[in-house]
Amino acid sequence: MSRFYLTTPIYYVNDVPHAGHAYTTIATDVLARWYRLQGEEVFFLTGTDEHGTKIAQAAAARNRAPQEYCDEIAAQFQQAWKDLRVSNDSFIRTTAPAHARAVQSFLKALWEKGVIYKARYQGKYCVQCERFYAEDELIGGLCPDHRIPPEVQSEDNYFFRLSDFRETLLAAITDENHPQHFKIYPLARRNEVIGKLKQDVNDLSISRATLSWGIPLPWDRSQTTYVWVDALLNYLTAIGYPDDPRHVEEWWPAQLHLMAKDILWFHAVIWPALLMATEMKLPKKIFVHGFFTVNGQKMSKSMGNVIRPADLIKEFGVDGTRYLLLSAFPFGADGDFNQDLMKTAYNAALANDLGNLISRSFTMVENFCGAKVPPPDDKNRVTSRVLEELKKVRDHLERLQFHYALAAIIAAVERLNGFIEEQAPWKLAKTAPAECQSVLRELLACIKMMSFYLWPFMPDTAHAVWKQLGQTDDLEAGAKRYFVHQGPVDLAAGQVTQKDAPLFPRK
RNA sequence: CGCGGGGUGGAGCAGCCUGGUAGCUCGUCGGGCUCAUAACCCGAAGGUCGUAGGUUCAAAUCCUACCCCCGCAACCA
Repeated sequence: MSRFYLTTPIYYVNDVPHAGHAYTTIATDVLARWYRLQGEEVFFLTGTDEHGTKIAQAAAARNRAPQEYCDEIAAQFQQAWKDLRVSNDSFIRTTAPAHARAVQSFLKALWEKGVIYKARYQGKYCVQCERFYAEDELIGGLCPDHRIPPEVQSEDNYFFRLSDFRETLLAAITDENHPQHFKIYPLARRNEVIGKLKQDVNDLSISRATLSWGIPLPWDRSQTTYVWVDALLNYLTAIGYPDDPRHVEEWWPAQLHLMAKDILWFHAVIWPALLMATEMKLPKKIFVHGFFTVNGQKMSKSMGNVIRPADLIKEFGVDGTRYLLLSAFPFGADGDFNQDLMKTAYNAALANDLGNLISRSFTMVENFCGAKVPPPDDKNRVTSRVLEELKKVRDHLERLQFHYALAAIIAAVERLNGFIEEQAPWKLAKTAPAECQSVLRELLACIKMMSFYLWPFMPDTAHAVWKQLGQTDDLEAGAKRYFVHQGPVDLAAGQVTQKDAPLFPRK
């Protein structure tokens, strides 16, 4: 038994949940569910990032108080995850009072370590945006958003000596024997970070004088904590830092942070540096996935092509959505979601292969076995071939290759469809009834075994199959016994099966 | 010299790190089956792996140059 703490990023509440958020979150959920079945103690964290100028602006634009606005959007995220069967153990919000206190406590620790200094920051400031822009962010010297020339302004900020950690970070990333070694995947992303670290690292301004919607610095309340520092600390504050050191001790360091590639630098450099500065352990692994386009175009509000999780659920169901998002392209790479291809994939893998397998199987058990599970006879005509595919799921998930893991499950389904074809139970029913029973018995046992593997990816489907098998006990407990204790797929003879409507109606 | 991703049979992709018969899904064609969601199963056709060089006994895979597409400003995983 070991502990497995894994996280999604906390999502910025300037927008309601979209398919991108769902992508990261579902992927993390699959892992959380998988490791729970393997007997690990899992803590799965997600949440919302609620401070910053943009949030204040978004609230103002809707004529709402910031907190009220945040409450509303945060609720939408929680609802979306509930709808998608996301099994997070906790949901952190950065406007929670406990988080704010914990952030201040961490900042105080930094301050006492002497890694913070005050300096005058001068930069180009867009009055409309109420923020500074770096030179290379400007387009033709103008604010990219408002197309107006920024003013040169300066303010006093507190800086974190990020540059002091450059060497140690490089060593921690590249040297497997380094005491603070952590991994970044895929390797291309790791190389990117290494490349940047080798160039130059500036100290990080961790406070703002002009921002009000945020957490005040404990030693200078005229300054507000930079939102990224505020946000990153969620991974610690959510497990009880600093008030519950025991709980922190139990769960920290995180085994895995998942995220999209845009926020890699914050997680691979700034976050570890902050932890080093306070002499805390570093997360073990960072996995970065890509961005996707929709029908070849970038998903954007202005294009009007933003996909909402609810739309996908409406079209393909919860499990259809979970399957389609994770199977569309390799996790880690950029990819495209094409409506037509999604429909094709849904029909091929879920309706024709998996759904139809379940449907035809239970119809035959009803017709040829009186809707009862036949007695076991230890025949292995297809079981080992099915298992051969299913066992690949483990390796693929270790590497976060969700699309391969799902492909392995579908391959198992195809083997069962082939088995049915080759045995032709409908013929055996007439010529050799005992043999027919035996074949269907093996089929059902394989289906039960498959439901164990299905559960992390498509929990509703797994339960639906479970129910059709006539199982009355707990699926998760059964799956855990199977995985942890290498228990048998004990399927009681005589159990009454319950054929139900197609799992995945064709589109 | 800003950074990065990609160009593989009709479509969408994997393989490239760790060179050695080019794989998957869909589509097409032919056959089988009838338990099943006009679903399932078997077989076939179809690719000089963007271009040009190089390294090698051997390159989709390594190196160099070039061409083309797409992200990297905003909402945003």
